[in-house]
Amino acid sequence: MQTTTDTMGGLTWKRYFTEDEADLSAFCQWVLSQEAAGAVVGVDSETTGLDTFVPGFRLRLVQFGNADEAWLIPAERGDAFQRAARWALRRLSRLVLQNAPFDGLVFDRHLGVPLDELWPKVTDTKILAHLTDSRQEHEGGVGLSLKPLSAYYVDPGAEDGQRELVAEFRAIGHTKGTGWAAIDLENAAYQRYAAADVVLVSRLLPKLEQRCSEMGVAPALVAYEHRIARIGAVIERRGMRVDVEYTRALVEDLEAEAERYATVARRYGVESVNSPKQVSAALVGMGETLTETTDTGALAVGKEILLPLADLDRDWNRIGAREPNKLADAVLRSKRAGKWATSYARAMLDSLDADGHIHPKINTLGARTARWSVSGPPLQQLPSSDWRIRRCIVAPPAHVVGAADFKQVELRVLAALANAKDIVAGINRGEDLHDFTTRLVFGIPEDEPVPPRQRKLCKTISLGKAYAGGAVALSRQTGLPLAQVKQALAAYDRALPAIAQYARYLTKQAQRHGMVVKTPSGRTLRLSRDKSYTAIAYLCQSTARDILGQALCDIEDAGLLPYVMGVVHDEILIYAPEDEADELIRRVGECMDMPFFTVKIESDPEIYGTSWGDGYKCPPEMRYAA
DNA sequence: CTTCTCACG
DNA sequence: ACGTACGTGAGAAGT
Repeated sequence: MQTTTDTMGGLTWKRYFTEDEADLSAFCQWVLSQEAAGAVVGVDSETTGLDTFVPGFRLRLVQFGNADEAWLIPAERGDAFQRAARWALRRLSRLVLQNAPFDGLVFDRHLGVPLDELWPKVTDTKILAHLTDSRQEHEGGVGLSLKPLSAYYVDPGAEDGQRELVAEFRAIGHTKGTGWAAIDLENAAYQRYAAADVVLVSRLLPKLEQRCSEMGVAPALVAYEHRIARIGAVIERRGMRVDVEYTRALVEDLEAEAERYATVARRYGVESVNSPKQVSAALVGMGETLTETTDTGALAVGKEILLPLADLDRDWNRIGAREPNKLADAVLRSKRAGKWATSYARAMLDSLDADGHIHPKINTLGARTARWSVSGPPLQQLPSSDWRIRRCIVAPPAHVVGAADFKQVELRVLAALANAKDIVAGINRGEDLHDFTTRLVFGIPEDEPVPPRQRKLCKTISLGKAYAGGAVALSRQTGLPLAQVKQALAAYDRALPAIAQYARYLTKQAQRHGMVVKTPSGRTLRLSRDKSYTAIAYLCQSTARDILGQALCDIEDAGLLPYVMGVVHDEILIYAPEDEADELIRRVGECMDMPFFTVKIESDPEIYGTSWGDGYKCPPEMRYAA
């Protein structure tokens, strides 16, 4: 046994690194003593990387500890060590982890401890931290990772041991990314870092629990968030099947397309289409006038600027208003194809597991509003205007992809919270929400059809209301003249005064209560300083997320969770056996249908086909009409 | 590491 | 007094 005393700031602890059977039996004795004392034991793991499902990934260390001690079990040194770690995880009845879904999936996949067995015993400090203050450090919050939380709640001297560790990685010729797999388990900085995490998480727990109780965070909300985290982990474990052959060909096509247009751009002196500096200089050199600037004063050359120069509208169709600028056109096309190839298609091939599945990382508290975020690859951001990227994701043999999405969930939430009786009544009668509001706003009689352009404008304004948008932003979004948008906004407020009234009320309440807004689920959301007007956006977004969470709980209770393969804010995706698909997606949709105060929340279930792309082969508005 | 751009709901 | 579009992840360039 290697026994060491570590210090960090004002903290001191004993570190035990087990080397043989005798050490492991000492460890087991320690586990039993903790269990007898009713202690909550801190748990963490060190691995070769973050790609839990990619071949080559290894579990290296499992750490257990409390406020003063840390035990390091080198799982990679063989079966005896793995058995001891597995036994401890099963034997202990109360565990605390920081970001438990990560370690939970590692233990599930690489140590033989099922997620469902571990979960009832787990408290995740990240969840508690999010419920007390969901802001990141750079947003003015305490932060949500272990080091800033420890520095704030435990000891200001709880420094980031990663700096020291990365220096060690460099010393052995590795980087921040590759060092985790290469570093010697005996390395003192590595062991100290590994030990610190379980000590810190153990010390953090009582502080966060106290903070939660001071703030009145309901235990039921804490339990609900832990359940959601487990559901997210189960979906992540299930993964999505990639059509590898198709995806490889798509990468090639997109890369060729990117290169073809990059060649065009080079003819105009732009060596790199991704360089705004080069693009703006070349466009100015061609005689184009660029007026928009970025935050730092440089000339902006984003899509919004380039599309009109290329004589293209938002859907990339020719406008016919001018001679297209060939450079603007080439830059737009090269950048788009390049991004799709790299960030989406190639990213899928780079994160395949042994069975041809990807397992995008799900963070069930990704956003300040508690919305989920998904990364590696970013499955919530795949292009929706084109089916080719989503086509990479396919159903297993004899299965199909199905989806059920909420119908205008954020707007329904807003209507209910604002007590907009007209809208609520319209929704509950089963009328089309946007048709209904368009009639109200523009005074279109029942016996006349709703003009599509007015419907679109009204839809945009409704969403703008939920996001606390103004005339300028909406004008930019729709491309309509500012005056027309202003007029429509005024008409909307006249026809549906409850919405504007509620936004004003929320803003005032937020200011009165120290820039916070409380959701119906009991979540306290802190707003950015000087942005009390965003209260409505936070409330709508966060409440819609909680409704999705409720639906997922109901889906699990109905035994349908094993079919769920993805979640995109307001839609739930499933893999279903062909012959049961209609029935299964209908049942998923039923779980999503629920009342929210006075308003009906409804879903739109459908079967796409053998690939996710099948749902995107004709434009969404065309499908809607069907 | 920051800035810019762009993909989604 | 007035008005403010919300929330993410990712890659490339530039410092």
